[in-house]
Amino acid sequence: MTAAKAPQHLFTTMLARVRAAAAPLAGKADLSRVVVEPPRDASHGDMATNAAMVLAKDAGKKPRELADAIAEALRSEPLVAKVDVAGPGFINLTLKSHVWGEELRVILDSGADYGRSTMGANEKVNVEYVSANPTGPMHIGHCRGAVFGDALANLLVFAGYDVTREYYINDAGAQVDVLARSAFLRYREALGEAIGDIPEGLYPGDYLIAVGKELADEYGPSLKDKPEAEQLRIVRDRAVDMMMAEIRNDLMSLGVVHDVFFSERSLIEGKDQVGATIAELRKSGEVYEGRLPPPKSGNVEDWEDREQTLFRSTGFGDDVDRPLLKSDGGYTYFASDIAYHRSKIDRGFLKMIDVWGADHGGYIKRMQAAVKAVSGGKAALDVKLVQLVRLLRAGEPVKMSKRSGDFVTLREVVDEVGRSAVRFDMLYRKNDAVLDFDLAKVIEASRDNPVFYVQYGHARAQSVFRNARTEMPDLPDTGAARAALFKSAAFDRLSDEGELSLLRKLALYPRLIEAAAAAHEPHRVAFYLYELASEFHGQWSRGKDLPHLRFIIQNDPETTKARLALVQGIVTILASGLALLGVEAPDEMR
RNA sequence: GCGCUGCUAGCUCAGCUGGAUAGAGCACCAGACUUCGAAUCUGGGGGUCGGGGGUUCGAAUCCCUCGCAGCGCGCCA
Repeated sequence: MTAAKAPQHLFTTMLARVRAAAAPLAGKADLSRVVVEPPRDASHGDMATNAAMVLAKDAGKKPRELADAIAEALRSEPLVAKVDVAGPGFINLTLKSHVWGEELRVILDSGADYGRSTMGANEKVNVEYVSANPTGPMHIGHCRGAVFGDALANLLVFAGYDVTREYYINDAGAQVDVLARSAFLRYREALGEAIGDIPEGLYPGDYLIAVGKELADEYGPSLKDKPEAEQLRIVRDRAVDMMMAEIRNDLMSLGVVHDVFFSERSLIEGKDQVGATIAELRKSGEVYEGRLPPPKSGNVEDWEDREQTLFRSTGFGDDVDRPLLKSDGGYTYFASDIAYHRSKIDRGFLKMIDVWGADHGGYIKRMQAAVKAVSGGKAALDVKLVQLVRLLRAGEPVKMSKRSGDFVTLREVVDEVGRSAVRFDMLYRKNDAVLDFDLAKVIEASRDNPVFYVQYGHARAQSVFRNARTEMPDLPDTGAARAALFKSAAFDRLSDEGELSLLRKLALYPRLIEAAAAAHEPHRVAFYLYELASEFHGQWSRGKDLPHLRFIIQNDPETTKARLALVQGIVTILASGLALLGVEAPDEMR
C-alpha cells in the first residue's frame, strides 16, 4: 500500500485542522499534546479537543479565552456544523450530518482495507513469539503468547509496518540434551528393552515414544554401538525436528504461522556469532572480567565467588551485571540471546517486540540493556509479557502437572472448543492480566460469551441481507458487489439516533487501529468489536418494537438501501476486526 | 531484602497513554417475541478506582509511600 493511497480518516483530518487553527494563537507552544477524541458523552457532540487546556500555559492565555479563539477559527471549517466551548476549556465539535454518510461511503469503497493505516511507514518490525522449547508439545500456557503475538503482528501489518513473525528455537541448551537422553531411552524401549520407570530428571511424556520408534525404524540397534556423543547428537537432532514439526502443527491448528524459525544452535555452529558478539562488546567496554555479589535468595550453598565474564548491563539500568560464560566454558542463555538479538538488528530490525511468559519478567531489563549496547542505542526492544492462564471447566480448575507429562495440550483445547473461541477469549483481556480460561464458558452461546456475541452480530447482519431479497430480489451475495451497489444509497435517510451512533462507531475504527497498534495492544480491537456488535444488536431490536426502524422497509427501497448500506459497513468492520484477531466471521450460526 | 506485573461495582473485566457525571458483561429486580435470527433487546439498583500523601486548571491514569496477590531475583532456559 502506497503512501498516496493513505486514507485520512476523520479523526486525523480534524486533528490536523484543530492544530492548524490553534497554531497561530498558541505562540511557540508544543502542539503534540493536542488530541481530538470522541467525547465520553454523546450530547457533547461528535468530537472534542483539549487544545485550549493543553496550550493555555505556553500561550500565556486563560484556557477558556484560548478555547473561544480556537473555536471561532474552527467555525469556518467545512466539515464543522457547530462548535462549543465547555467545562474547563473543552472544544466540542459537531460535524455536519452528511459527514457520516460520506464516511460510510469510504468504508464501502475501501472494504477490507478500511482502517488500514500508513502509520508504520513500512518500518521493519520483528515480532518474536511462542519460542517454546522444542522439548514437547505445546500446552495451554504457550497458547496465549502465540495468539497474542499473532494478533499483534496482524495489527501492525494493518497499521502499515513491515512485519516479520519469528520463532526462536532453543535447541542448544541443557534442556535439549535432556530431551536427547529421554528420547534415547524411548529408542531402547522401541527396540524391545524394558526401561522401567523414567528416571528423575528426564522427560517422562508419552510423546517421545514416537521419536524412539522412528529412530528404531531407521537405525535399528546400530545407534547403541556409536559413541555417546554421536548417539546423542543424532537423537537430539531427530527429536528436535519431530518436536518442532509437532509444534508447527499445533500452531497451525490455531492459525498461527511464523515467517522465520531461528535456531539458537545456528549462532554457535559454523561461525561463532555468540563469541563474536562478546568480543565486540568487550572492545566497546561493555564486557569485562569481574566478580558478582552472591544471589539474594534461593539456595546459596553452591554459590561460588569467582571471576567471570560479565556484561555491564548496569550501565543501561539493570540491577546487576550478567554472566555470559558458564563455569564449563559454554555460553549462558543470555549470551546466545544477545547474539540472537544482534542478528535481528543485523537483519535490519530497529524495532523489535518479544512476547514472553510472565515468569521471564525479570529478564527484560538485561535484554533491553543488551539491545542498546549491541545497536549503539539505535534499536528498541519492547517486551510484552503474557500472564498466566488458569484452565477451568465450569469454574473448576483443570488439573495439570507438567512434571508427570500429563498436561493439557494446546491441541486438546483447540480440538475441544475451536480455534476462534480460543483466540478471541485469549485476546479479550489485557496481556498483562491473569486469565481464567473456562472450557465450558467459551462454547456457551450467550451474551456472556464475547466470541459468540460478536460472531452472532456478524451472522445476524448477513441474515438481514438474506431476508432483504424479498424487497431487493437482485441483491448481490458478495460483500464487494453489495458495497458497490450501496454506494449510491441516500445516506441522509440514516437519521435515527441509533443509526447515527452506529455510523460514528464505524468511523472510530481507523483511530482505534492506530491506537491499538501504537500501544501494542490487540485486546482493544476485541473490545471495540464487542461494543460495535452490541450497538448493532440494539438497533436490530429497536426494529422489533418500532417497525419503522427496521433495516428492511417494505415498499421503501430508498430507505432500505441506505440501511442495508449501514449494515454492510458493520459487516465490513466486524469481519475486518475479527480477521485481525484470527477469528472466523461466520455467515450463519444456526 | 530487591525487582516486575496486578489491585476499578457482589463476580469477571474495560477505561482510548492526564480530561467533562468512572463504564460493560454476569448476578439481582422489572419489562419486550404473529413479521428483518428473543442465541437478542430496554430500564433499574449497585463504586472510598487497595490506603495515604504529592504534582496541576484537571488524576483510576504521572511521582512518593504503605498494604495485599502472582511471578522473578544462581553459570536453568
